[in-house]
Amino acid sequence: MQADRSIPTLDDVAKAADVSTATVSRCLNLPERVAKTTLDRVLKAVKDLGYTPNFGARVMAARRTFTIGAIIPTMENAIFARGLQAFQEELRSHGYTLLVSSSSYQPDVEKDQINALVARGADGLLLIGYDREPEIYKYLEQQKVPVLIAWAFSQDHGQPSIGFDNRNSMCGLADQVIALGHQHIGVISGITDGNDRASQRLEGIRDAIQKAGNNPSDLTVIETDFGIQNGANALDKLLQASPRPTAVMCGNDVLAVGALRRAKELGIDVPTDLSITGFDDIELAQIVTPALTTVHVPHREMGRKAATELVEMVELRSNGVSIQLDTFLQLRSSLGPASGQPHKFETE
Amino acid sequence: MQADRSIPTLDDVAKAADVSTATVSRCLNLPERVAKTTLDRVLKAVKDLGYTPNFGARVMAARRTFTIGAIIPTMENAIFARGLQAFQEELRSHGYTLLVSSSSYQPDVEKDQINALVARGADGLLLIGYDREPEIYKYLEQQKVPVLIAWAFSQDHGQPSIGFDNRNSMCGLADQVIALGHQHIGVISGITDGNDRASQRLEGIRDAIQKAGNNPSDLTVIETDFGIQNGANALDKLLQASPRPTAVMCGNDVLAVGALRRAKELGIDVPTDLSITGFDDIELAQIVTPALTTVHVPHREMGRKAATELVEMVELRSNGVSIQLDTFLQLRSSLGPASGQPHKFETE
DNA sequence: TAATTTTATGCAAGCGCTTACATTTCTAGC
DNA sequence: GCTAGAAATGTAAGCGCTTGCATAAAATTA
Repeated sequence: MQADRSIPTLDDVAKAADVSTATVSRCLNLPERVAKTTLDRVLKAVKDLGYTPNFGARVMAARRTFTIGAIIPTMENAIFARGLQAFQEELRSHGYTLLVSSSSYQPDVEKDQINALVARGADGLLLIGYDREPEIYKYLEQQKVPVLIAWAFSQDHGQPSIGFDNRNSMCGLADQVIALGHQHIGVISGITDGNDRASQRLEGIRDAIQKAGNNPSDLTVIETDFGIQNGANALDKLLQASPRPTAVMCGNDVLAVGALRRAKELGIDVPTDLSITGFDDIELAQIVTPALTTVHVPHREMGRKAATELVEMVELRSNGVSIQLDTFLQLRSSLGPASGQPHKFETE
Repeated sequence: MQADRSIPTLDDVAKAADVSTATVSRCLNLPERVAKTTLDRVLKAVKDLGYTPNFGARVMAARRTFTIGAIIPTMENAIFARGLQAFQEELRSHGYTLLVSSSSYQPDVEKDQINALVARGADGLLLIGYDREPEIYKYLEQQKVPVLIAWAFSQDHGQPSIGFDNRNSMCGLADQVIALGHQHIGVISGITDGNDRASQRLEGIRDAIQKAGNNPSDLTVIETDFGIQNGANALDKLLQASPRPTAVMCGNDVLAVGALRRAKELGIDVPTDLSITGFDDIELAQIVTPALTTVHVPHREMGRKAATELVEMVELRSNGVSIQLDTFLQLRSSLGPASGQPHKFETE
């Protein structure tokens, strides 16, 4: 907003249409309460002057913004992009605008952005995952901003959320891996610190191992930042472990694709020599060769439902409920039986 | 913003710290002009009350928002996600906040969102591509909102922009394809209507054909929406053309990946039987098998530079200059010589 | 036609903040 | 100790809009 006098205000429109500012305001907000002829005249003036209401002023006077804020870890991850796209579309159909920021996985950046969004009068907020300082939740509550957590679901948190059980889903996949005879499983996980999605998934793998009667602490885990290249590098490290894993479970598809690529570069055949699994089922998962076995997460549905729920929380001042969505295993060719070629590794 | 009285205002802080509102305001904005002791007292009150300034009010009074708006066609396209991520990071380092909306490739949605962003007092706007109603540019100019166009560069437009020459870049790739002996080229283009990036790329291919002494109108072109699946479907159609193309050039990597997948499904070997090229060089391009020959575009650099330039335009009230970035051919295995197996198609 | 509703419009008080200007309080210098 | 100038703080006028209430005009009813 430039401090230039040439930008028309409500007042200018009122003068041009020869009515009061109140009438202009009503034309814009409650057109049915204005006479047809005045309405036309005012609308014409609005058009002629190229008038746009000043949002700040409007917010201040009306104490509503019809804006929902969302903070995601990164736009570069397709799962958030996809869910958010659906979120926005749904929001739009309810007359809300979405404001997005990304925190680059940094808690303090996220905190700043929550502040910025609240200050900007977001009527509600969408946040990813539960893990954050309690102070933040306190602040949000005090500011009376409804918050919905997405991409996570758990009974143990007070916050309403929409998501799936990361732990359980991953456990299901791990069950499958174990059932195929894999004893030595390597894990490429996202950074678990401050990221409950990542840590829950890891726990899920441990659960499965425990169930199978093995010792979860044997698990070799590499934690790494998000990114294909990071997945590739992590595989290198994992392959140095002894006994060398016959299956590598990754915290998300992107890491898995990286691992897959590195395996290919190293001449390791997937799944004959090594099985690799992902999580999320992004488009990429079915494009790579071999196609990736992964956990399918309904990102779009989550985005859509998150929007309707958040709007409801805002408009009805309701507390919101937690919604659990189902995931399912998407078995593809990157996962095979461990028995494949155990001898291949005997020389190690 | 809930209309609840319990949210503290500047006034509350002023009372709590026993100073005037002006002083509180100064503590927050010009702390160096306030005595240390008062500053401490005020800051404590701010903290105790959990006060957050009301953005709307602040904007209205200060006529600046430190907000930059960006409208992209879709968040689901990695190229925008990536560029925008860099854009936001850079913006942040200058103290600005980014507001993103996506238009889903619909001009009227984009128009709405431009309006919303301007109304919200965006200090500047980042828009993708030139193509839009002149009316919009007029409006923006009148509102005195600096606008920077990204992902496109052309001398022929008044708007400052940062990008690359889509036409020329694609022409370079087409030169290469033609040099490899391809006579029958099929094109899978994005929707060109209202999208100058798509149409420029298409023109680039035509330029190359013309240069090579052939008739550009022979080109078989399928226009389709963005998406892997759409790329796959388009390939089907293209394969029905006669003579059947020996090379398929796609308007972007995502379409190309779709085409690649369908070719694989149909048992058509790439590049022996068919060459496929993309545009953008997203990560996916090097992940697929065979890896995709494409045009590399420096998305992150573009995002970063766009941010510094836009901030400059906003702060210095400068008109901005257009910046052209270089692209380069990224030759990978999806493109091969046409001579490969021409006989294979003789039966057609 | 007068009285009563209904409908359309205007008036004016804020919404919470910034900032020019006025006022008060310090600091020095003599 | 007095005073000029600097530093700190306060006063109050908006910023552009919405909305409760008052008023005027039109429509309805008796």
